[in-house]
Amino acid sequence: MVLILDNIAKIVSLTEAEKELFLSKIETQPFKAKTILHNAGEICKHSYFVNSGLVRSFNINDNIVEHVLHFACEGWWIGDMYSLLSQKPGNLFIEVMEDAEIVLLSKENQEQLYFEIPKLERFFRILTENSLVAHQERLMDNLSLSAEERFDKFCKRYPTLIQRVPQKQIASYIGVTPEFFSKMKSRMLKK
Amino acid sequence: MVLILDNIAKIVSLTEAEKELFLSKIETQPFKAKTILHNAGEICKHSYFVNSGLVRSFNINDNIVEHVLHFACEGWWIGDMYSLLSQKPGNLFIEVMEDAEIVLLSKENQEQLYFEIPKLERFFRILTENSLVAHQERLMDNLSLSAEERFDKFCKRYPTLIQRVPQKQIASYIGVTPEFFSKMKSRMLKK
DNA sequence: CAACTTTCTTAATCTACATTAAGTGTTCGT
DNA sequence: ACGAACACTTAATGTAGATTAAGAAAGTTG
Repeated sequence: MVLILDNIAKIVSLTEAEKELFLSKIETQPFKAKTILHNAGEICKHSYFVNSGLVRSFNINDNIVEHVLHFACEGWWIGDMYSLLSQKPGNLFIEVMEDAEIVLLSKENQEQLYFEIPKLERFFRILTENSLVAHQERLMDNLSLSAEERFDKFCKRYPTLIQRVPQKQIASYIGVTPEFFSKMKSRMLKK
Repeated sequence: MVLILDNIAKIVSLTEAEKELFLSKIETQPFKAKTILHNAGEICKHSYFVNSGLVRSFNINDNIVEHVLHFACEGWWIGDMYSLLSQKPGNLFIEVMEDAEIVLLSKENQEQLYFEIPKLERFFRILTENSLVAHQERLMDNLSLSAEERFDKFCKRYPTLIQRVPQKQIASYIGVTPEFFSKMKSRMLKK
């Protein structure tokens, strides 16, 4: 059972030969918690797919404050899209939060695969479309909802993450300080 | 000269026959300012490409407050991605702000074109990737920058829009009230 | 061009959330 | 098992930006 093939199969169906070809282009590696897969300021060479464990992407602004862009657990893709596409230094760090097994797909191999298996271009198109829709919604939520409402949505959308992710990182994801988040949480419990 | 072909040519190159085929699948129409191209609650059937004029997408939350997701002027695509992809009712309105000429590409035709001209699937993949990167950056900006900084970025990125878009809509785009925006602007001028 | 609507401004007041600081668990490496 | 990071809490104070309200400009329409 290869999780990433299941992930693809949800959107496009590959022949056995295509699966073989695809598998020959990827590399699977274990990583310890706290490993940095990609550093801000560097050029991103891979897309990452999480087989097991937990990974996040975040940036750090001038004030040494982290902002979480994304969490990824089993069955999710993660990367620094900007850097990967432009091949310029990005702003994101990608860090392993729990010991993980991760599939690496290099940019070159990904582009080769687009030619060799056009269905994979479709797969990544659809993946990107879904990600775009999710980002648009999150953006609108940040413009129009209160911190409490954003937290509610987070809980509904990622129920399994709440147990696994340190609270301060959830705070960062929804866009408040850990102190305010703590206060808000106890306020919400009282209801 | 067909603007939308230039737009495509920046990313993939089509043969004359492919251009013909593509043109046969689209429809170009004039619209008056204030026309609503797509209403929240309805299912979006088209992608829109702006030949001339100005268009915006926005939602309206419970409090009757509008939030601008996107502006599109000459050479830009716009739509309700969520509704278009899921074929479910969306939250976005799409409104013509200045008399416009707009290219309509129906969802069915778009999907047919993916089969008939795989290069167009590449084109839309790349378009979507770029849009995703832009949304990720805007999201991080909303999490980490002040209103003033977000306005600075808006000015640098969309210098031509500043003259054309009512100030209250820019306020909405960067995520502040028109009143605060007005105050902030006069404060910035004093420097 | 007058009546109306919409946009922009100014100013007072209010509040959601940030900042600072201090204290209390918890985890973890050695 | 120990100290050192690290994560979470609580509370006092500060502030960016919201809200409310009113008037001035500007644009639109008959």
